[in-house]
Amino acid sequence: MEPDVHQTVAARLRAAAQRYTANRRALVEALWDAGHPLTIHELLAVRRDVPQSSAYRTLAILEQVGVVRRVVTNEEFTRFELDEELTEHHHHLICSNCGAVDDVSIASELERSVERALNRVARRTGFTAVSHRLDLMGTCRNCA
Amino acid sequence: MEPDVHQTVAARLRAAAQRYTANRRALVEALWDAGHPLTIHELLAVRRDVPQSSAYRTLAILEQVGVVRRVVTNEEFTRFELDEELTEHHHHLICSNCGAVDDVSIASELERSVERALNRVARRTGFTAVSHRLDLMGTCRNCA
DNA sequence: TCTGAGACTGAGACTGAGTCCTACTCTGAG
DNA sequence: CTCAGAGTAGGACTCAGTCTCAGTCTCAGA
Repeated sequence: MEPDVHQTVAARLRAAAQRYTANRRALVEALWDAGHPLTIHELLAVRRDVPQSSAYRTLAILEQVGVVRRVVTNEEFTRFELDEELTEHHHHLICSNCGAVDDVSIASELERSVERALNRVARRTGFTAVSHRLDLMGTCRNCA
Repeated sequence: MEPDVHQTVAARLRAAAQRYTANRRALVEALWDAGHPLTIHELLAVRRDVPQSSAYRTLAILEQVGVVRRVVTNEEFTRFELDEELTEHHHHLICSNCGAVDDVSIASELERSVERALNRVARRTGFTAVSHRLDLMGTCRNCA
């Protein structure tokens, strides 16, 4: 695990007068290790010591301080991943059959033109863009 | 309302041995009129004659036959819109403050390069892409 | 025009992901 | 050492969405 991730998280929590406790550390590490968005159930399966209510509370706090991001798919479960500032900008391959979600990147040049185009659209409609989400829906290798 | 939308919907339902009843027609029309994804509550507010359970059932059926698409945001409610084959390919501006969702299009040339790039990524990872989703998250004009 | 199969409906019971409450524990500044 | 307030566990609770079931409607065939 990258050495400075914990430091960054700790700093952001401190800035919000929050502590970086064992539970919070455990969830951050689980998300880092997975390398793709996890559901609460997957998280709890990996970290059996963390109770469900604490997991939800912790993720909500981590989301508030910008460490964790909510990833919604067409499944009924929310997934969570580390914010892109701790990992890197990426997109998702979402399997509409089994619900699996994988991370992928696209060429940075294309990324930039998408960004520019979206900012143009946003400006035209008076919308203040903060981020974008570009996901592929389809069938994963296992379900094919 | 475009004349052939009802015909297309009727045909798809018929192909699945389903009827195009008044309730189904009402919801399709409401979605068409809105021009952007609606929550169940918004739909029910527009069509007070349709009971909640029927609305959910109807939308599920319309989704199965490819007439309606589920749009998930970070809100806790699912939204529904007509499938792109009945309208046209578009993206969403999602306000993370009030939850409003608006439709927008981007230059078709950029659209094609995104499509190509995504297909390349998909092929490389053994993923069978069906569609993509490109949304802008931020703050809408009203909430700014 | 009748009739039966099965598509459709509405009301309300039910499910379960996610939230909230509360009593308790931990931590660190003073 | 102590105490304020941050953090925790777990169980009750909420409510969007699903399911069930008894009844209604439609239409093809007789």
